[in-house]
Amino acid sequence: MTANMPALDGDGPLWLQIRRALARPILDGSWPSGAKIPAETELTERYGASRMTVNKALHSLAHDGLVERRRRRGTLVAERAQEHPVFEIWDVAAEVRRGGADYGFTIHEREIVDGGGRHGGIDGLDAGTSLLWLLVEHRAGAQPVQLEQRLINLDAVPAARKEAFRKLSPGEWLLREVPWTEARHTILARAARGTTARLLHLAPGSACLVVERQTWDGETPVTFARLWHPGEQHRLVGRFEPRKY
Amino acid sequence: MTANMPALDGDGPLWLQIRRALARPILDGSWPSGAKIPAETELTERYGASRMTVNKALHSLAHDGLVERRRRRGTLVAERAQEHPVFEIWDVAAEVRRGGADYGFTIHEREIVDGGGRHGGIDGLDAGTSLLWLLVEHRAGAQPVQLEQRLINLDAVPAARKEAFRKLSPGEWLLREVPWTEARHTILARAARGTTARLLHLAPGSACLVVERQTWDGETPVTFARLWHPGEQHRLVGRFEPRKY
DNA sequence: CAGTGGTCTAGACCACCGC
DNA sequence: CGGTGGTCTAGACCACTGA
Repeated sequence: MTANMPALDGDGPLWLQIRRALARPILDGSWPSGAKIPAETELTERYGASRMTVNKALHSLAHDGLVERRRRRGTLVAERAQEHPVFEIWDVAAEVRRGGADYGFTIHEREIVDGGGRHGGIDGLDAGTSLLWLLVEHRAGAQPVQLEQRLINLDAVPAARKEAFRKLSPGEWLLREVPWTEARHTILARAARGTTARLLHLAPGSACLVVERQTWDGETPVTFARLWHPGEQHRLVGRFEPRKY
Repeated sequence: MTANMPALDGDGPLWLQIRRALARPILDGSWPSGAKIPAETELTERYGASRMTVNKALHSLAHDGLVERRRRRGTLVAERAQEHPVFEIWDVAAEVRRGGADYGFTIHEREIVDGGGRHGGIDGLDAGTSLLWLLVEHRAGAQPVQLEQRLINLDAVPAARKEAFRKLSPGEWLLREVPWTEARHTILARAARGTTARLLHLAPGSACLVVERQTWDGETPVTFARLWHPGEQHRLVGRFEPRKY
């Protein structure tokens, strides 16, 4: 491993560069669970940083569950390091593909609307703001796994107006193209009715797990998504430790 | 504020002591949102620690959303510092009381069972292990807000066998009495049927938000709880920032 | 422009635990 | 026993931003 250590990108604080350099191969699977990460002293030499700086990067990775650290044994890539925790942005396409199924999506509705219309608005925006409304069905093979109701703030993301979303779904496209600094998830249960039930192949009244996600870039709301999942199929998982107080 | 700064408890690493000393008045509300926390240099003197150590405590608090830090402005107690994030243990009793309502609970079933019975077992335990089964209704005023199906590992928590849960609900009692090192939440939607629907005052088939929580102390499973909430009433909220990679 | 946090260094001692 | 992470220090320079 020491032969081809990932390089720094020169962007931002040194400890974050080191964090990113180590996180990338962990998250994309190049370094499998249980793989040993070089000791602090070795990283110190490799990246020309002091031990405190290397320690801050590793401590941060451990705090977020990507690695486990034990004295003497060293720093190892954690089990479930690639798992999507509840409190992060995840994308259904990646989830389906990781499960080994074919991912596909269909855009059923696409429309420029304003925040006062029947699709509602985005929290924190005037009713007059131009929004792109999308209704997207996501499938694993032939099976619908998520129905996405999405609003995009066209003032914040003007490129979305002409984007065809041919290869990438709107969710993937936004994750890749649009910067964001904060997100909020609200999780609730609701019965599927009408179009929602029909597109998910559910009987009307079936329980769905609904995740509402709004993201901001600084103070500017970027996008709002309401993601419907058949309740019995979809589960969100979070692992955590006691608060340190 | 500087006059009556919270004292250290002398337990564990210095930076965690400082973290706890500052977290306590934030979480119990003594320091309201927006209150200013003394500057690093001042805490350095107050606690006789180096600036790096104080910085580590404050950085950790900021990472967990209890404070917000800006250059020049200083460190302020965060908005929503007392909010319950998705990925922590919360207790419905505290939630109801914070909302200003009267909290009450009723234990409808109580039984010593083994892991092979109709109530199921706890993940990671043999079918023969003795468990305490409880079915608990939680109310805000007269309104049921949560139905709790709970299993407690009596090998890990022998005191539960004779505990009457008179003043504290089982959830509160466990949080207070029993140490744990790891927890897992699984969130799903499910239709309420039979007893569940009846105790929650819902029509059969209504969508419920279900949180399953299992906790461990080291490698030992401690307790499993399945918490049912009327889907339209209960929401879980999580705020977060982009992954740093 | 001055106070605040952000970061970094070089070195130190200690605790744990696999070999 | 020795390698590893855990922690701590004293000091330094920089970046941001509100008064």
